[in-house]
Amino acid sequence: MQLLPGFRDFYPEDCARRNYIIATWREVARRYGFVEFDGPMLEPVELYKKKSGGELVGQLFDFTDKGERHVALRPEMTPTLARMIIARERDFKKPIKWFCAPQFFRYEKQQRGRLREFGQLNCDLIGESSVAADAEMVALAIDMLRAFGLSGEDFVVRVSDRDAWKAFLDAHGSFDEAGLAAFLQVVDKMERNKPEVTETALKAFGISLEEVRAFIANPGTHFERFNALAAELDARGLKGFYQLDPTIVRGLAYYTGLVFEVFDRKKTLRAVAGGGRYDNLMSAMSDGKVTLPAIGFGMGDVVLGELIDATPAAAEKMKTWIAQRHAADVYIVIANEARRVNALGLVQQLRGMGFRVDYPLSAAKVGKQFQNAEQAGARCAVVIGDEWPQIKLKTLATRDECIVALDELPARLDSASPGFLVS
RNA sequence: GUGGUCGUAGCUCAAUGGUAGAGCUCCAGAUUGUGAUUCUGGCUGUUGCGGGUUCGAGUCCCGUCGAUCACCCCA
Repeated sequence: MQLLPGFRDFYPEDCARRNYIIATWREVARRYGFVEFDGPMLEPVELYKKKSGGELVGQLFDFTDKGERHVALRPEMTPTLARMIIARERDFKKPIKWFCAPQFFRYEKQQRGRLREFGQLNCDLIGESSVAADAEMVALAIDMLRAFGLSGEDFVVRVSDRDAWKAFLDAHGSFDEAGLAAFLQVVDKMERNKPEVTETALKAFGISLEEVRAFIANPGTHFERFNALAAELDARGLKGFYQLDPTIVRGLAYYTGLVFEVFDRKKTLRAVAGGGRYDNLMSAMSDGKVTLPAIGFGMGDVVLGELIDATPAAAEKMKTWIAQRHAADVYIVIANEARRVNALGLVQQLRGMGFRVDYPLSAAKVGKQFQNAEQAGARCAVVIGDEWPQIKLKTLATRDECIVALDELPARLDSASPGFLVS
């Protein structure tokens, strides 16, 4: 049996990685005062059609259920979030700061950094339109990555502003929203396409490639919002983690102002995170009943995992976290099978105290048991045998061992400290 | 969705069209109350799947499934 293309099995080592990533996301999001929410994994297809106008439907993981409902596995969180906010908008103090880190799905041919099933952090700040909110979100994205042991040497946030491009376009003629979206598509692809291709595409707007290049080369006067954002980020000591990059516009139509994407400095991976302002989405999805400005970003687990692997300091940090979390505290060595009943009592007692305890389920040689203790990452071994009612306590790292009375054992173990063995 | 490359043991990979192999891992023993190293022994294959060419196919051809890279797209 093969697994479905683009889906993953999570063996314990994979699960540990995912747990580490999600736990770190949670910790940093909470540091910023964000609270966790979640929604259904399956939604009516209409939810996604309403927002995107059907363009994305081809990439939806959709099917018809037994009740003849056309449903889709969620490809992103924003529509669900918008529905939830709109339904109970008055119940929440503004600004609303929510995050979630669930699984998403899309039906696309998989390739490096992109699967059909993936985990993604979503952070959204709703009900605040100031540049302070923009700065808060960019700072959050930066601190998220720093929490993984990544530095300004490893990644950079490229920031842009769709409003600046809108002003640029307005100066060259009269265009509707669709025109702006089409124009931004051209800008988005400039970096990848040949100049002639861009030149041709720009003719539809009566704009020359030179004009666009001149705008990008001298953006200072057009990106006032960015300058205010930069001042806020510098005040936090985050200079060096971001840069203005007018060519970043993001693919989605609903972005309105600030947009940003996070890339690895070596530029060998696809975007690690991306987001921006979507001030009109709540209104559009509620037919004007709810009007709330919003800004959010997403961060995928697949690319982030690749960046961590490619960055020694980050990889080491992850390894340490996983090792600490999975190691046993105590391994009970049963040297004399006649004492197994006593060992079981001790196992239960220590587990009741909160220690992570392992022991052999069937008779095994002492040497084998110590080997198992080592592999379990146990910090100490308790040998139960002919010394009973005394036991032998051994610190595995130092190989020191001593004989102690059974009642003394709990006092020799201190679960509060990592090096809990009291000598 | 389009195109290139690749599918051999649990993993990494060999094998001119001629008997499917090695290293690592794993398991056991050397070592019946102590972890490393070492040594010895042992397990695992419809060569992704299905056809075709051939006396003979892991090898060549076609199809298919999967992986991977690029394009498309990117929530």
